[in-house]
Amino acid sequence: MAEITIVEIAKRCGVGVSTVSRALNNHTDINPETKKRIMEVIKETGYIPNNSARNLKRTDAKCIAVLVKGITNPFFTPMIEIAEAEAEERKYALVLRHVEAYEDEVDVALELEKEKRLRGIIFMGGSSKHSSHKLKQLNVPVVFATVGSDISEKLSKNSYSTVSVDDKLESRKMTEYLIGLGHKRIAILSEGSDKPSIVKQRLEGYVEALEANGIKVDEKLIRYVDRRIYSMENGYKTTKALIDSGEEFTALYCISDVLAVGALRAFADAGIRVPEDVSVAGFDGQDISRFCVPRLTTLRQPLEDISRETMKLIFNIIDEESGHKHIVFPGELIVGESTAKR
Amino acid sequence: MAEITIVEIAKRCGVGVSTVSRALNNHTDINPETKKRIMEVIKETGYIPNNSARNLKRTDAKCIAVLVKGITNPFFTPMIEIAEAEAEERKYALVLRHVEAYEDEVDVALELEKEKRLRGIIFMGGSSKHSSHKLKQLNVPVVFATVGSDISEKLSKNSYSTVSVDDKLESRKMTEYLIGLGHKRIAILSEGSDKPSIVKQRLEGYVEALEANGIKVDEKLIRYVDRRIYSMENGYKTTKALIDSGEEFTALYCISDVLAVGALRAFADAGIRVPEDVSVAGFDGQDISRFCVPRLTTLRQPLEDISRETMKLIFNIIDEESGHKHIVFPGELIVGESTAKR
DNA sequence: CTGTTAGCGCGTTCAA
DNA sequence: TTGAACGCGCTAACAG
Repeated sequence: MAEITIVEIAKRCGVGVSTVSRALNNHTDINPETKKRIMEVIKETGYIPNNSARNLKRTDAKCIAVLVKGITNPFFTPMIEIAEAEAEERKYALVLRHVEAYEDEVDVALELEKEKRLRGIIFMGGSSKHSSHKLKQLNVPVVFATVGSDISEKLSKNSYSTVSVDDKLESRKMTEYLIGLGHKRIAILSEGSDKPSIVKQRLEGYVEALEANGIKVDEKLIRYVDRRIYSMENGYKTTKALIDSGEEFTALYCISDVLAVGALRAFADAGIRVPEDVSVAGFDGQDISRFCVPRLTTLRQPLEDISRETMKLIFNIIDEESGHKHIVFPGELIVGESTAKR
Repeated sequence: MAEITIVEIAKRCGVGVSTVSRALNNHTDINPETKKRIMEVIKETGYIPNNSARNLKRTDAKCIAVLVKGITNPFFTPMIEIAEAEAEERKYALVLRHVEAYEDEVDVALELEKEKRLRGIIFMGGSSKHSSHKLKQLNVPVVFATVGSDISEKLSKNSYSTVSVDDKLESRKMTEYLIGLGHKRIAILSEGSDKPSIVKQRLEGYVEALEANGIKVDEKLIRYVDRRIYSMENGYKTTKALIDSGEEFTALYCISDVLAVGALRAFADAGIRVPEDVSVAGFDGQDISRFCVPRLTTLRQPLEDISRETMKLIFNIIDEESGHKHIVFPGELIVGESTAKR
């Protein structure tokens, strides 16, 4: 089937291609009747403009890109929804792209910027360190959402924004809460990778809290899940291994709620009661933390606020009403039913 | 900053643009040394080819699109992962696009087909009915994954494929399992929308099972969640309303696991024991069903098989080794801890 | 093996 | 208000 193009439409209407183009792009300088006739033919023929060709030419195009590391991660769902709503309100198109675990999100952004006419780029999740070299090549404002403020050592903080919680601090808060309950042998489920990441910071917060409270860090209580930190299966397996190891502990702090849910199940299977025998804490404050049995004690990230602020910020920067900023939201310790005094 | 193009690279290397193009696209008819030199310059300059321009020209481009209704839904995660792996193995690029709830997935596909050079389109989720008119405009093979076989009344079944479970049948299976346990007052959590959908079919299966077993369908036991069927909150609220209504029932069947998790929490809050006081069943067989407490009785969809078969099928159709097919996988009733004899 | 050149489909001049 | 012509950046065909 021969692809139908703008030329074909122009022919059928007996007008020039530019007139069709004008009709398509809601230009004002066109006779309403001509436009109406053209639109009718377009509908009849089912003609759809080729976006690649448009992107090639177009200069304006209000479009911002959201790059999500692991878009299938439910963690970002509420953030994405808000971002979409805010973009729509501003009449901006939103390109949502997921980034594979093995891909470099900045590379993807670079490519996207060439392909579309972007006005701004938002990164959700992903690495907390990036090469200043690459980052500099991005010609439009960049905001990191949920990723802390030390993205690049070399790059001036004036050249990018961040909106997030202070992961290390919040993690320390959670650990100190557990310590406050009287726990001394606190195990942690973290991630094995040694790439700099949010997760790394949470682990650091844990270590800091212990040390600040005169509790010796026991390597045997630090357990690393295999790759994915948003897998219940991983939480289950790693917790089971911890239990089977015979290591003594009275609390388990998981650096994600999803891991914690797996942990709860592992304890249930082992006949270990939560919180009577062991306390379990999560991190993130995802939906599941409010609906699992028992409810999880967790550290809620204000994702809605983060997302809303991110959008506001990027629009402000685009409109040059503001420079780059680094906004830190406080997390909220939510005490559920999964932790108790020792 | 002046965008750097292929012409610029050609100049700097002292070669023609087509040579650069050849280097870029891994053509064989190019001197390895020339290629090496070009690639070096490309790296130095940070040049990135413009995808829009490429799409405009390229004729081959092995690319298939996956359109997911509600990509943030964890339900599709395992399917997407498999699809990506299979595509990579075949050296196909995979374009993943999420479709908003209010968008028509076929419209999005139409647009995408114009923009990229697609070889095939896969729909995951979404409506189970589509206008034959629009569907016909898609020039490449279309496969619906997880959506049953009656996509369009007018369209020949030879013009599209489906890979799914028989939602009505499996739903009936689950309902009959509950009936077999001795339950007669079986409530159901379904979706309110009256658009034809998978969910609708599950509700029909429930009704069929009751009627086939001489149990009168009680409208008061059919509860509709507000919009999203993958929201624990919705499951919780709707179950709570059901409990508060004082309606008597001994089992609750939720048409998604996520709803069921919310239901479990609602019962826990009401001091109603599962499964001693009431049985709870889900549908889908998502991860959470294996990790919640108690484990859910659910109807597992073989998502991995569905996804793998979908990919195999679409490649076969593209290679003209096969025509369109309608593959139905059996679901698997997984008996958890959430259901018991009445 | 390489360079030149003709479009891909569209938006945007510019002149009418 | 409209149409003709140009070129966005690239790939592919062709000629060398």
